[in-house]
Amino acid sequence: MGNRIRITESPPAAVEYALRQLGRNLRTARLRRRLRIQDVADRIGASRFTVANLEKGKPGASAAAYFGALWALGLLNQADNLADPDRDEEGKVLESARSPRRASRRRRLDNDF
Amino acid sequence: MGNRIRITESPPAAVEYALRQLGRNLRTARLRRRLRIQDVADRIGASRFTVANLEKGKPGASAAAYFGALWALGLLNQADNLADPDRDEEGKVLESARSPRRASRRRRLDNDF
DNA sequence: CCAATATGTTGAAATAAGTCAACATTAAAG
DNA sequence: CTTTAATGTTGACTTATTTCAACATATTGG
Repeated sequence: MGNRIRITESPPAAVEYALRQLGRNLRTARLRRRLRIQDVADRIGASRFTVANLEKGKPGASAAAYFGALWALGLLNQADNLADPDRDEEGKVLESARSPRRASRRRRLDNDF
Repeated sequence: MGNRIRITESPPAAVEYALRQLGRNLRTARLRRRLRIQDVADRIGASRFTVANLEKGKPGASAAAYFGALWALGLLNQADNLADPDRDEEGKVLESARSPRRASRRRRLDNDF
């Protein structure tokens, strides 16, 4: 039913902040390269309105648009290690010997909110 | 008019790859923490279908959903330096003394495709 | 300053994202 | 092996995202 997802309509402060920061960074990178919003839009096949929204950190914009903007600016490589298991120290600790393919409820740690 | 944005329907290979990798990493991190797809969904206020799509690297999913999943797993901090101007060596070089607020076409470098 | 143009704003229309129900499949626990 | 539960799949439905036109604003270059 396309009900809006809560994190899109009112994200946790940390998510909102991270996206606004990313938007600001995208704008800085674009201006340094002397590109217009329209130039980035052309490169990723979006409208200038969408790119403008990315630079505002709009939560609802697609991941493809954000990653595309990074790509258009030659910055996509910085996304390569996002959530990289090798860098997930907490995850490594939590992981017991075996890596299950499904998360069983019975054995699960009580991490709940 | 809601015409689909090209980068969402058929992203550049690099973007598609980066998103698929991110999706795999999210799944690995979730399983290490013994969380069900539904657990992550609950935390970010989305359906299990959306979270499943994130783990598949679906390009059209919202940035809020991806960042929210990172947040739910305690990994959002890894997104902090995305496109950080301080780390944008190429951008630093391109930037002349002044940081313009708009990208003027006349002075612009011919970086176009 | 003036002219040119990049960016902001608004509202309407179209499409894709998100949801859900129901059922199938598959892994885990005992 | 059996039971239980997590995840996959499909299609219908709802709404947010995206687009566009038109105009306003503001910055830049000359």
